[in-house]
Amino acid sequence: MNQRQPLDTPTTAERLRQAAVELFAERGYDGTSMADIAERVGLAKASLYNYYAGKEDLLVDLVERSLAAWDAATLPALDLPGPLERRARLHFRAELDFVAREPYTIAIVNLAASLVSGFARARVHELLSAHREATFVRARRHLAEAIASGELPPGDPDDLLVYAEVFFNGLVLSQMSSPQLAAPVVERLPQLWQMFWRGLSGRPPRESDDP
Amino acid sequence: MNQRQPLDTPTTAERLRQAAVELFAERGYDGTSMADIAERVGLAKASLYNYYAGKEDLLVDLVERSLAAWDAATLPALDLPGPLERRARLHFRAELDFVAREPYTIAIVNLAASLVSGFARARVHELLSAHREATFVRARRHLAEAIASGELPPGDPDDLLVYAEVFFNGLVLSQMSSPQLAAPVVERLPQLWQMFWRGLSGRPPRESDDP
DNA sequence: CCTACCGATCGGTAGG
DNA sequence: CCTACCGATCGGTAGG
Repeated sequence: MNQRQPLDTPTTAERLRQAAVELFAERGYDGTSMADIAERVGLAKASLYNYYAGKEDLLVDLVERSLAAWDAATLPALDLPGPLERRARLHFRAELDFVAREPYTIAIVNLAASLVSGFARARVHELLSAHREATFVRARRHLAEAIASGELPPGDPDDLLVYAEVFFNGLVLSQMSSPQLAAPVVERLPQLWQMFWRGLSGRPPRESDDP
Repeated sequence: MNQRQPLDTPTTAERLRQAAVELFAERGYDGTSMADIAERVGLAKASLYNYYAGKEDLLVDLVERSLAAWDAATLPALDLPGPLERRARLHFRAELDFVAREPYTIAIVNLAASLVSGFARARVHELLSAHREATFVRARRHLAEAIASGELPPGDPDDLLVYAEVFFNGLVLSQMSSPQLAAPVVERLPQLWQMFWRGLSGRPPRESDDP
């Protein structure tokens, strides 16, 4: 380990990214100037250009890191042993925990997804498309396996895939878009999951341990 | 009718709004200048200020009109006679049709919802909160009536409400965020609806006429 | 990592 | 509804 206390002394680049994430999430991309970021880091504006070639490069890097953090937090649950019902439930719970724990990280991705100008637009859309495609491939495989094992009824895995995508997207959106109204979502997780799984499988969840 | 051919000769104010909707949706709020809008309408920039006090006032008015158009397109289906399953299905179909027909109108609302600065922020959030609250009150009433009539099983209407909210939000989001990948959503509407309703009610839809 | 600076663009206004 | 204009701010660079 030749890193010098990464927890106590984050590098300047890391402090730069943290400041940028906070400011972009709070004020938007266009609403945040390079001068704002420099001030929060405690540098002169010109010094930022030693770390990133420009504002758009900075955003693209933040998006890449955000997607990686999302995957690291949510994917492991899917590869646990056991029935898909439990693995998907833990995955789904990990998504909500991540949204609650790092709302700014999610905000960066949403903000970048609706970016409309500059060369960063194309690059960001490549990242998001690739991420979405990987998510689909993974979900399709898990669903097909659950059908093969008899845990889910025979049928087209893509029907289930679209249903699950809609539900998961809607849930993250509901929790993001109105934190004060999202309390009902978190409080009703067991009931929500039961309805979701009943819609997906045609039967209630087999087991019912951790929520 | 003392209107002079509103279909053939839209007023200048209407052309201004149409231009603003298109530009905001295509380039974002900050990415669109008042000069851009003026150019598309065919006016000098200063002339825009005869119609709106400023750029933020313009956005707020566009949001109000967008929400009204959404309601006008999607609410009537809910007040039809017949079982909730059919009325909700037609409502849900009307939402998707509206998203497909007027994507820019939806984009305006999404864009305004993520606005972060200026006095327009507070005003827009008031509009969106009130709209969401009205939606909730209406949905809660319809669900409670369906429980009372025996169409839905006994239980807390708010469990069903949150499930439906998540599903409907997720569906609009899926169709908006990736039009090229949304084809599967529209193509699988009957299957999607069947799974949704099975999750909500615990049984398959009673009838199955129009999709 | 900083001081000093630049060209471009912005929303909005004066005055008619 | 227009011409002409303003102060402010932006991302980025020169040069060290």
